[in-house]
Amino acid sequence: MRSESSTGRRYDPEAVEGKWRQRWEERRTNRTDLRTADRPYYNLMMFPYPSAEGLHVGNVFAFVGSDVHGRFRRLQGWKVFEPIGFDAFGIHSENYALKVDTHPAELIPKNIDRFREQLQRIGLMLDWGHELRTIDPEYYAWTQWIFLQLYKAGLAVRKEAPVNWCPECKTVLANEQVIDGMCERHPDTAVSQRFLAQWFFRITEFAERLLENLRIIDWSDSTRLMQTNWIGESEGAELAFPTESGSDIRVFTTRPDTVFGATYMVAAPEHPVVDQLTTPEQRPLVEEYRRRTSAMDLVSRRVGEKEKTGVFTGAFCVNPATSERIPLWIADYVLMEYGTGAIMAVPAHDARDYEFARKFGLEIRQVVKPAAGVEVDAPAPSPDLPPLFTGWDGTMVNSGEFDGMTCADAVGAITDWLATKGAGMRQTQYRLHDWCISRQRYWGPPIPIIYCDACGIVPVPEADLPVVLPPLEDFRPDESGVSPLARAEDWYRVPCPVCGSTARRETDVSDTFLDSAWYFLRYPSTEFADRPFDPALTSKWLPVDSYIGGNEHAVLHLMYSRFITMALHDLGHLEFEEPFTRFRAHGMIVKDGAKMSKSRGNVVIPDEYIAKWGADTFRMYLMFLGPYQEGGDFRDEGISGIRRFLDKVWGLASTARRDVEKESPDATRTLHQTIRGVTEDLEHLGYNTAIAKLMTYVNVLRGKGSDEDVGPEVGAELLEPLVIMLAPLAPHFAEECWEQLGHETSVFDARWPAYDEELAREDQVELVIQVNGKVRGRVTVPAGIEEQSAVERALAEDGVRRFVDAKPIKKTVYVPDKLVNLVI
RNA sequence: GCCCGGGUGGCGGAAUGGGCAGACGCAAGGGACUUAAAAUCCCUUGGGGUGCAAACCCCGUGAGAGUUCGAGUCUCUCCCCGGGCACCA
Repeated sequence: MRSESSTGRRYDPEAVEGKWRQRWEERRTNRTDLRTADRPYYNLMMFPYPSAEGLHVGNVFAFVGSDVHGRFRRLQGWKVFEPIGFDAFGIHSENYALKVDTHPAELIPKNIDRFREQLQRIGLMLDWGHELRTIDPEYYAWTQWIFLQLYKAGLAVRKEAPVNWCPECKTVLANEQVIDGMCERHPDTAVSQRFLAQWFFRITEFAERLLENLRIIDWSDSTRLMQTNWIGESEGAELAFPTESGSDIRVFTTRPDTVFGATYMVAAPEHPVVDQLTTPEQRPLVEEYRRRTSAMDLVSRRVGEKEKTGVFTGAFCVNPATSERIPLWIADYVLMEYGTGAIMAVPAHDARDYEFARKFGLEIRQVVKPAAGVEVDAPAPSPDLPPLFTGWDGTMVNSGEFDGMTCADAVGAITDWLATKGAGMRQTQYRLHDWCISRQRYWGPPIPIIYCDACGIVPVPEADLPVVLPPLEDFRPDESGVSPLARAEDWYRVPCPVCGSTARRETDVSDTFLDSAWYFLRYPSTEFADRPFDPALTSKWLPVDSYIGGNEHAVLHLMYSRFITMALHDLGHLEFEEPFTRFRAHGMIVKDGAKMSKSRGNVVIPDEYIAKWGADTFRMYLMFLGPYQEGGDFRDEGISGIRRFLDKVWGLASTARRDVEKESPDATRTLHQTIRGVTEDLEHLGYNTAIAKLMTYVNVLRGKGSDEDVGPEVGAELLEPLVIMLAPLAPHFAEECWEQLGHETSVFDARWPAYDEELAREDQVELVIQVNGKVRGRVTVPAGIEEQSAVERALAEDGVRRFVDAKPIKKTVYVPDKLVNLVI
């Protein structure tokens, strides 16, 4: 009964995919009506930065994994919104434009066009009706609006800060662009430090909440852990050490219990107290040391395991616990930007202080005696010196009334005791720094601020947004350290919005991470020109239900997005304070076991593979080559297996029969087991194992691993669920098969198959028989067999009896429907 | 240095509320079809051994110890690879 059109028709991916791309567009299959949708599901993927190289296979891996999830949810009955956009501002784009000597305003839109074509070719369920680009004034008007909201709330502040300066690039670099003290782009050029006034977002205000919420949001553990470490909470105390001039030096310590062992103090070279306290005799040395350290860039100062250096200021402080005079030193191992910029040094119980004290001959006083059997960090170097011990497992010595107390008890006791003397208080310290958003660059949204001699800092009125980035022929940064926009005099010279006198615009642009910190808020509301995000739509669609992306953004993009969302929540603009309900980090793809790189010449270019194999095969192979959340190894040889699998399904679909009701209990059982397994796997992004289960099912349909003769003409009732389960992975292919099976509507309007526990159940199971834990035989028994009968069956086996012999059985272990273990 | 993740056949990888190690796929070998090749189909495939054979035995999840009737899975020590942080007091 085969029809002419279906027999002998081979699977031609190019034809199938072209047909369905067009039909999806005509039928608007992937457009979601955001207003009327009844079960909204916001499926977000990380929007790409449109590089000149085009879409990377890593992007495709990320997008496909997210798309499979979105399509799966849709088949489960959700109304899925899957938008896309382009993160098109930023230093990467600008540097590339400089390199090829083309203006970014000309270059970037071309890259975007190319990306759009590539994205369409992959078969993603994207709703192109909500595309956004961060470089469009309609978008960045609201990026600037967010800046203004934060400014009004006191969360955007201007302060002087050190920055990395590359003399070769003639510009400021982000910390991430400095490698071992050298410029990323000029490995022979050392980066130096400059002080510039810059805009900061006070993300540190939110440190505690950002940390706290990590416990309740459903995110990948790896991502949460990275954020936890990045925020870097430390509990301890802030203690005051009086100086001889009457003021205090405040220090943060996690070990207030060791305060009796603080034999000297160290301030960061930049610490303001150094100016006040340094004695005239020591001043030349101190000044010389400060010059040396400030000549170094920020990054190389941080390179660890450097030999300790420092100088004595000539000044003394008083240890509030012992009332002893202790010397004040400066050293670059103390960082101005952490804690208070000064420390109490307890050399016997801190590795850095120990090294420093030994080098400069400072007193090392033991105040913690390690508990019995606990190893010290470094043994005593000579009989007159104590060992280094940094652990908590010990008791106090040389600590007055606290002697004999454990460290754990002493921490609280000593802090409280100092607090009553007014010398300290409990304190939690965070490693997180405020977010510097100023960039002395061209390709970004101008920061909407005006400087007026009379009125000071004046925000641009919201009605005047956007502050449009002016076309600038020469957008190159120069050595002045100010933004290229400072050359656009017509643009930056404006009347003050308050007093009308001549004023000037801020010429820095904002960090590209600000563009991407709120784009997910914009997608549902792209149609509105008069508001950043519509309250009704936002309330309906956000927070994001599923966000999938790479862990390379764990601490930057994801942290900034959480911060912006939290700030907008506090300011009354959003109902929720966490933007992404569920986040999953995908793994990384390597090629033939090695990291992909241009120099290795092993970069997978998606277009080539799609041209050769088709998008569906490529998609499915990417999902098959390893566990999605761990990544995997891309090997060209592996793709053919997926193609062969699809060919087999194609064959089944084109010969399927509706007219015959054939009894196929084996196939039916496998089908229901497959539905159960695949559904569970897709829930937790177990794509590789889901595909393996589908393959197993197809093998059964084709008569493998079963005595049952199902094929070659398989009933449609066994095939339709297979086609639906395949649809998220190979959407064009599944549509074509679905049509082949006689359907006129999209397979994505079908419902995900339900499994029947009854039908999935095996009525015979194979019991493993062990003797003393070693497998000695197997018996097939009815499922649900009782222990006693199972043991009887086991003992009846020849192979088992041989090992049991006549020995008495001491014990039997029975795992229902799985195993019998006889212990003799 | 600290914090995570991971070491399983020739290869990618399955199997962790402890219970048949190697699912699924690739590659390889043998066979069928073909004038031939490709494609397709069938069989074999962790290592070693006993047996004419049906079968059976031993070893095996980075290394070593431990817990257990039973360990790839749990505990301890160590080695290697990948990622993050890195003088954070």
